[in-house]
Amino acid sequence: MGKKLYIATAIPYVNGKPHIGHVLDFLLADIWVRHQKQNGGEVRFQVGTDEHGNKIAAKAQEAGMTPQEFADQNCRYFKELLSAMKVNYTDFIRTTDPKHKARAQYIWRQLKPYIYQGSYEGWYCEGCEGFVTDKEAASNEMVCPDHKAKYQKISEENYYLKVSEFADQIKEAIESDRMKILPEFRKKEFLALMEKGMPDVSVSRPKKSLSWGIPVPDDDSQVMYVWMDALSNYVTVLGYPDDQEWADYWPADVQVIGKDILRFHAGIWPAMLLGMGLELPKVLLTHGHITVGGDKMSKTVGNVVDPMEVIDKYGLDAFRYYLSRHVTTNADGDFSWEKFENAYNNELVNDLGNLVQRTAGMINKYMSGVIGEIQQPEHDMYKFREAMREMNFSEAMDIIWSLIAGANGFIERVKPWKIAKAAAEGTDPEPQAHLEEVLGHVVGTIMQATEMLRPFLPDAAERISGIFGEGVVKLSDDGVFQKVYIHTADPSMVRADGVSDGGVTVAPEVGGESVTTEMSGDTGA
RNA sequence: CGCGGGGUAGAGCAGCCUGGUAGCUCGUGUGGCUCAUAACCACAAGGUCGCAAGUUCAAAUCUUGCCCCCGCAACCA
Repeated sequence: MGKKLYIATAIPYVNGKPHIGHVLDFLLADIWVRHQKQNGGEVRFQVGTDEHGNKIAAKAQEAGMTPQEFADQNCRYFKELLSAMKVNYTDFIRTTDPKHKARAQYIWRQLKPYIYQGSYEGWYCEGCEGFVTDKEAASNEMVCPDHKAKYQKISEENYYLKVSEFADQIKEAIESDRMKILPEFRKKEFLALMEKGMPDVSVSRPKKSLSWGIPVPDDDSQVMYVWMDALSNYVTVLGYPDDQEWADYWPADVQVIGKDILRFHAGIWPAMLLGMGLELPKVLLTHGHITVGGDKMSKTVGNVVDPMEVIDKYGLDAFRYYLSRHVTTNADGDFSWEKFENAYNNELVNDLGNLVQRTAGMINKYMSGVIGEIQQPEHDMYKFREAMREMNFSEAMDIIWSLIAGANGFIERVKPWKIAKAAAEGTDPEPQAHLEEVLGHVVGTIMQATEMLRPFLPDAAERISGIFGEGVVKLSDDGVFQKVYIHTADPSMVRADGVSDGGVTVAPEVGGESVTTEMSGDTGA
């Protein structure tokens, strides 16, 4: 075996509470980790929070806290989310951790041959105490919208990292897939970006304009800029350089990132690693963003979805299910409460939940709950393994669901209830054996699907294997999943006369309009 | 001519590399079934595959031009 597996996720900037966009990193990584462990792999799994920088300092001041208190608070929210999501991480790193700070400074010293002093010139707002890009300055017509003050062109001293020095090596690594960027089109996108050249990046700021950060070694007047600080976490969390164990895990097998930060992870981070003499990560898995009802999430629009709210209302399985199947791993995905609820009720509850329920019910009814010999199904696993290997999780889920649909279809064709009837009437010579074989086959398929599902829906997998795992069916009254109707109409509540007793008035004559309007108003989401 | 992605059924998407019967999920309709959580199964309707030209026996697929949408253009998960 040799090297142990290591997966790292981008560390979110804790200037606020987690929103639904943050969860993709965690979830994708968690699915991968659970899958690897299932196959006997030993995995180290890092998550963490990025806690330095002006934005946090400013937000803290607004809230009347110190930056550290503010970071502590938000960090707690992320930890709560991770635990609610049952993310199986092994390490949680915070960039304000003293060990991280010391190690980041070590890395800075190591990179000194590639660091030089320069000056940064840009548009500056005194109120914000920060620079804005030329584009932003132009779009605001040179006036800061928050402070109504004109931007000033000022320049300040800071340090630069010679990313350009490593451009050729980085390009080669990406082209040859030594550092593989997934999905493929992101790789092309980044290579195209590189064609325009890789400028050196500013990696420090004067202390007077950025106080909340890690001091630059040997220069009191400067503080490390976020990327230098934050990117270091992927190795400092392993103990680099003082804890020798780091070498068992680096290079990372996978780093999970959002599309917006690909350029830092594919450009600056490799430059740092090359400067340190370390290997590059093997895979950069780049996921898209989640839109809400087709729109970008934004606080001003007020469409930010709180993942905790989703988990509270629908349960963890529903949450993990939707994100892993309906938010395609590669592209942007859309979330809307209605879509989410439909997917949960129709696919998880009806397709899978009902399959489990009916199968268990028949075994109870026809075989006194005793499961016969479970048939090992011979479904071709090649496509599933391939999808998992490529981390195309939505594809893998589709394959699992075709198995579930197949089992439902099989039951429909063999009609176990008819066999049971034949048994009662004595028309089938071997009715009981036949029943046992048929239901054993269905249970076999369910069990196989359950194992495939385990990395995605650990709770559901546990419950389902609990029902069939012991030779005797153990069926609880309320089933594997319960339906939820918050954002869509409950069909059992709507009667033929068009009146529902769920509080929503359905007016068939006047037009469907009123229904949808009431529904969405009612939810308050 | 900045770079990249996309335009395929009412919605969301796959197929394109490697040309050969246009497919999946949801929704809609009809029928079937009664083991099951108003579930499940089968069938059907619904497509000028953005537009135009070219290559070819054959184009959603390859080539060229054009139109439209969306990202990115160095620090937004």
